[in-house]
Amino acid sequence: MRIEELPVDERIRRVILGRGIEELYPPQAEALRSGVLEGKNLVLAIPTASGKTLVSEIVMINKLLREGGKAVYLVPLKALAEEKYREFKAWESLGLRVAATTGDYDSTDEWLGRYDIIVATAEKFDSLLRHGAGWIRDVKLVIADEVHLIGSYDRGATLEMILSHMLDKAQILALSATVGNAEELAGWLDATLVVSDWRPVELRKGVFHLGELMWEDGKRESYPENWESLALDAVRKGKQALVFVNTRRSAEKEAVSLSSKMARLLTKPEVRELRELADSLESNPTNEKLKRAIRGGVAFHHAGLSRAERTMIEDAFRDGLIKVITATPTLSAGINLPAFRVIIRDTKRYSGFGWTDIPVLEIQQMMGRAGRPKYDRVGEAIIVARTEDPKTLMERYVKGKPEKLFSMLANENAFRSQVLALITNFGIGNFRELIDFLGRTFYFHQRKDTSSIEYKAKDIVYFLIENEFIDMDLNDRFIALPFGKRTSQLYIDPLTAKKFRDAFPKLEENPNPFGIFHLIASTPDMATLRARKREFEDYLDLAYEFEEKLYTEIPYYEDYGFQGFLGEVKTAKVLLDWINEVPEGRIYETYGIDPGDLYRILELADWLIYSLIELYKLFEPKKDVLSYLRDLHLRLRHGVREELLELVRLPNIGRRRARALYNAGFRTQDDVVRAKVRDLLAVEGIGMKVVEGLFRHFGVELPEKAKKGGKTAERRKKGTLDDFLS
DNA sequence: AGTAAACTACTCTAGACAGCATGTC
DNA sequence: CTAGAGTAGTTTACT
Repeated sequence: MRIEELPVDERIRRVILGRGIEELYPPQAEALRSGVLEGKNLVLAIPTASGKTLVSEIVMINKLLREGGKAVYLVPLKALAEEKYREFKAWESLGLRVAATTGDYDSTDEWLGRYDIIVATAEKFDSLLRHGAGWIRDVKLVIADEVHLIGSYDRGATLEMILSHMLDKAQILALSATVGNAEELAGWLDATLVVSDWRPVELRKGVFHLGELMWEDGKRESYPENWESLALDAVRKGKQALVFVNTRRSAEKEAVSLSSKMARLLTKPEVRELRELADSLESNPTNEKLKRAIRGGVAFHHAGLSRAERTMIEDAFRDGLIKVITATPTLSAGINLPAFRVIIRDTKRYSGFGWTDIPVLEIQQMMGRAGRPKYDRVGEAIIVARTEDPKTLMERYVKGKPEKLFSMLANENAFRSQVLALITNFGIGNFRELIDFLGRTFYFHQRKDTSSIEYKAKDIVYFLIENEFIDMDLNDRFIALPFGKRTSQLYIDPLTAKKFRDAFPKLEENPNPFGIFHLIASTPDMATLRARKREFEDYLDLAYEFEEKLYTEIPYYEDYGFQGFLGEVKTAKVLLDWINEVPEGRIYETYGIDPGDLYRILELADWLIYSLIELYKLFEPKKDVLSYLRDLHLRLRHGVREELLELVRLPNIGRRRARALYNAGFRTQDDVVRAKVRDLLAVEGIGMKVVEGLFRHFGVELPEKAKKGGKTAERRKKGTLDDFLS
């Protein structure tokens, strides 16, 4: 279909033509002819990069221009929210306003009301629904990207509930990878189903075994025995490769190994640029390896890397500077990063209980990354058979069908939280209404029966009543109690809330960082670290040393959860080090973790301590305890000792600058106000920008000559805690 | 006896969503 | 029930 024939607002056609697109891909055309433009629901199951986004944009903008109202675009990752936000921003030329909201960004309610297109993570939108923001009424279209995540064990229930809520309130456009039972999904959503495996770049799939590459059509090619030759070959052809492995350690090892073999394939300018890139990285144990790999044009990519490093690697790969990325599943879904050749080294992964085959759906998503539109005529996806029979792999992953989607609503943890929300935030008034609502879910559509989930729901309701999240009156009507309502809005697991409340008496008696951090670490919402075997004794000793500070008993060795407990102690200790200004580098070393891990722990702890405070407020809080908790929250957020609390409240002053200021003798805000600009600039990490910010904060005019001068002092005053202590 | 190689037993393992906007009377 | 890589510790082989 030609864009000019598209039955949508003329302005939309103009924008698309302006992008140089004149013709729609076949599946796009089919999707747009399905009735979706007339308001019908649609499930669109087509490969990544075959133009789902453009379909969404056309449907979305057309709807907004014709009917007004709002459209919500749901994504599974914060990084994707950002990506989509930037893409949709282009439509602001038509007078529509675009916003993105995730846990990182602006939160509530009415602020978002001023926007027409709202990009949000599923959890964030769920949270917005719970808060009952007024503008939700105006949502006329919900687009759920990567809707197959409805089958994800821990996050699927959220998506399912959102769609159940919105089903008869808004038009639904569900974008899915190819799944085994798309028609079932469409049936639930009362939607037209469009399925296609058409791709703008042809995809060749094959299996590699001991030097022999067998394509799905039976053609064979010979290579050196080691699979690395596949990656090197791609680079030799002037292309790029993406290698998927199943552990961080493998990603790092393979990157370094490939890197050493690639040096001669690089040009002089590339070598120089790569060296610069490597040198720009901060120093820490993981980055040393990364630097080595990058100098040879290879990078590894996993969740231990910080946000900045990941983005840097992605950009350098897109620019063609980095030739090969070895990655854990961080790159298998999510951000758009195609490569000519995709090599899948592992098809099994360790998953808590043992080794499992990676689902077909996931492997096919990895394979779908092969082929860069505009650069490649074909993309190649190759599975490496190392121990498994190549024929089995060919059957299962290349020729096989992806798994069916199953509702994960009955997952106990997710369901507990959702049942609470239904009662406290969505006006479900009694058990009958609860069951009625469940009748609208994918779970019911799929199973045609709710008896087993009713049983679970009943248990949960009893649990909620027993723990005073809700109550029931004489007519068996639910009553939302403040504790329940707040728990639901804080978006924490009811079990977490219960743990907090049970700990309040002891906490009041003996508020201390270690006890509080351990409490946080022991909740199901926290991602705790694992204690290694050889660390067991250390953390057990630590626990006994701090026994009086803990709010729980130390378990016995035989107890279930003993190892988990040690992990909690380890996590608490990391947080304790953090607020005692132990430098990041030393934390990575001591605990064997990476920057991404630390960031994750801090992010979660920050959210949970806030929630702890909010819940404590509901139970006749003691003023001194409350202010103790608030100070601790601030210390946690900035990673500082108590004496820096005052400085850290200033704009752009974090743990490093605050310490530097303090060491230089500026110990209070008052000291800073009275300081000479020249003296402030002499402090490590403080430049003109920061000083300007400070003066603006205090509402003081910056002296004219300082503005012009602003020269940096020759000798900076050092600013670490060690400097202070020595 | 000294040392290097070979063998064995043990350890470890992916990812990533959510709140809210401060202050002591 | 299903792995595979790395490491720490132990035994064996050989001079």
